This record gives sequence, structure tokens and C-alpha cells, in this order.
Amino acid sequence: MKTFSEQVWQATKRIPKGRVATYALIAKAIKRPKSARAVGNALNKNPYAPIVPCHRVVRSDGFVGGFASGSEMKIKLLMREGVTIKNKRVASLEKFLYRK
DNA sequence: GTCGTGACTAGCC
DNA sequence: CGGCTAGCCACGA
Repeated sequence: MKTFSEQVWQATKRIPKGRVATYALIAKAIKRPKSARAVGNALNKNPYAPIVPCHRVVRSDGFVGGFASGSEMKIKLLMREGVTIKNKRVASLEKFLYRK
């Protein structure tokens, strides 16, 4: 058990390619269902940029919030992995949502 | 030890 | 349906 942030990064790393997860989902995965905000904070500071697929984490409404590297880049990456993005939002989020 | 901030969410109007 | 408000949490100053 390390810092909250590290748990977030680990949870994010296990997201399979072609799938996405929401901040709330990550928060729940690390036993902190109400820390969705803190989750976003952790990813923002994430020192494992190339290791942690933070681009696979979106908001609960499927909207691709802001990203350290730019939302546009993330969207491009997601689409490349097979995720459909529409107007900066994940189309059929439930379809691509990663469920444990 | 307290305050302010942010990649959030759900509820209300 | 769209916009706004309040509640949450972790972290740095």
C-alpha cells in the first residue's frame, strides 16, 4: 500500500487497450468511491506519463476532460485503439467501458 | 495546521 | 435539455 496517487496509477495501468474507464470507476477500484476528484488530481501529476495510459480515463459522462498532453492527442490515441470519439466525447461509453 | 486548487459527480432549477 | 451549485478527496504552499 503506497500513496493514493500510486494506487490510482496502478489501477489505470491495468486498463486493457481498446477500453476506457471513468474517474469514479478508478476511485472505486482503489476503495475510495468519493475520491474521483483526487483521482483526476493524481493522474494530472502522474510521473508515469508513458507508462500509465491516462488517456483511457474519461469522465463519467464520457466527456474527455482536459489532459496534460492535450485532449486532442488523447482522443486520437483512443480512436486508434478502437474507441469511438465524438465531439470530444466517448460514443457508447458503456460499450468501451472497462468493467472489472 | 489551515487554505486553495483541480484531469470529478450528482443534484437542482 | 442546459447551466449552476454544493459536496468530495488528496496534495502542495
